[in-house]
Amino acid sequence: MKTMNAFDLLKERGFFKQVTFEEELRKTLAEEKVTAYVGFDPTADSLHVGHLMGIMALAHLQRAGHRPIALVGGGTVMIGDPSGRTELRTMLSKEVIAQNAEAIKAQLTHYMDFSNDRALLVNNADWILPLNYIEFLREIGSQFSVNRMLTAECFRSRMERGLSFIEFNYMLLQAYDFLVLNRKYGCKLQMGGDDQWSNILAGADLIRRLEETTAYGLTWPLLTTASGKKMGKTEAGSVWLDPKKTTPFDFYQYWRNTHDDDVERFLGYFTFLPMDEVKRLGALRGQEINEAKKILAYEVTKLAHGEEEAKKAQKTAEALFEAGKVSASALPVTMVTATDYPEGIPLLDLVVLTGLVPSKKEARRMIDQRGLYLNDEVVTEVQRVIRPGDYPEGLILQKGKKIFHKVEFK
RNA sequence: GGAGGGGUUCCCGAGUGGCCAAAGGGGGCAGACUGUAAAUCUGUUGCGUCUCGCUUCGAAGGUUCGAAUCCUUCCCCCUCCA
Repeated sequence: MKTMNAFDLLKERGFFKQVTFEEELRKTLAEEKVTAYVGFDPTADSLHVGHLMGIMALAHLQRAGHRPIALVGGGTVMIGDPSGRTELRTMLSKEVIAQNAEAIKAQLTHYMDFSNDRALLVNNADWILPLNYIEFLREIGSQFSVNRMLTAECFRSRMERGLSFIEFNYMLLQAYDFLVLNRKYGCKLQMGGDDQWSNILAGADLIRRLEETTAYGLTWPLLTTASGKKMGKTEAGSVWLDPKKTTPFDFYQYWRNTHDDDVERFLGYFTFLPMDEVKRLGALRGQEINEAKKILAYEVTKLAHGEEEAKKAQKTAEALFEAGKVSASALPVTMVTATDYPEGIPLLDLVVLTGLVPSKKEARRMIDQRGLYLNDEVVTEVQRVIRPGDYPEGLILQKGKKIFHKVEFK
C-alpha cells in the first residue's frame, strides 16, 4: 500500500499551523526518509497530556516511514524557556533531570519504536553543559542579531515585564540544538507548538548559515480545550501518562469527558484512527457523540497504558455510569487497617484519608451539600462512624457525580 | 547607586486601629437541569475537638486592651533616573 505523504498526513490530522518552505518540505518528505525532532522539557518525572501533541506528531511521522528524535531538554531546562511564561523557571538539579529523562524515555516507547535506531532519544545536556562560553559566543552568538531577536513575539511580550539575560539566551541554545542534531543525525525538521515558532526559525536559520543546507520547521496550533482551558489540566492537577500519578481509569475519564467540540480534533491528534473514521465520529451529534467520546477515551488510553488497562477502564466506566452499579476493579483503592481503628473510623476521617477531599472541614461541607455517597446512597449523617465489619466487602465512596474511590479493610 | 510605587487568602483585587477569616470578581467544589457534554441557575470556598478555639494579609521585632491596618529593621518586585 502506498503510504500517504507524511506532510499531508500531519496537515490533515491538524498538526499544522505554520511551516517553512511548505512545498519543499512536502517534497522532501515524499522523497526521502527524514529525521525530525521535537523537544520535551524534563521538568517532571513523567510526561503529561500537554506533551501528547509532540509525541503523536513524532509517532505519526514514524508510521509514515520517517525517523523521529525525541529530545529531552536536560540542558535547556536549566535555562527556562521564556515563551509564554511570566516567571523564571525554577532550576532542577542535574541528577533529577537525568532521572526524569529516563522516565520520559520509558513512556515514549509506548508510542514509538526505538529499536535499531528507528527512533532516537537524545538529551541536550550532553552538548549544552560542556559548552565553552567564549567559543559559543564566537560560533553561535555572532550569527544572531539582537534587533531581530527582539522582534520575535516571545520576547516582545516579555519586554514590558522584564526578561532576564539567561532567558534571552534560550533561543540561541534551542537553535544550537537543532544545529547539533543536523550535524550529527542529519536532522532536517523541527516541530513544536506554535509558541516555539521563533525558536524553531532561529534554528533553521542557523543551520542555513553555518551548514549551507535547508532545515525546516513546522508548528501546530497551541492546544486549548474548547472551553479555553489549558489542555491536560484538571482540578486535581495535570493528567499524567504515568499510571502511578494518574490512574488509567482517571486518564480514561479525562478523555471520556471531552467537550463535544473537541472530539473530532482530538481523535485526529491523539489516535491513529483513519481520518474518514475520525470525521464520521466527529460528525455525530447530540447524545450520539458519546460513542465517539468512548472511542476516543479507549484509543488514547490504549496507547498510554495498553489494551488491557484500557478495557478495564472502559468496563469500570460503563458499570459505574451506564449500569449504575458500584462494583468495579479499576477504581483507585485505599486500604484501611481495621485494627488501627478498633472503635471504627469516623466517615469524615475516612474521606480525608482517601484523598477525596483535603480536609475534614471540606468533607463536612460535602456532606452538608449532599455531595457524598456511600455505596450509592447519599450520606446525611455527618458524624457517621464506619465500624470494622460493617463492610467486609469494602465500600465505595463517591464525591459528586463522577469521582469514585474504593475502600477496603484488612 | 538615587527617587518614587508596591508585596492581602488558589489568582486578580478591595480593605489604612476594633463590626476582618478579610468586599467584589475569576477559578474550584457541590446541588438543580442534562448526554459522564456545554450553557444557565443555586449554594459553598483557611483549619479544628465547630454557637468556641487556632493559624493567615512579604519576614522579624515593637506600640496598643486590640494591628492586614501604626512604628522599626530586613527581604523581594515594579517604574523613572544613572
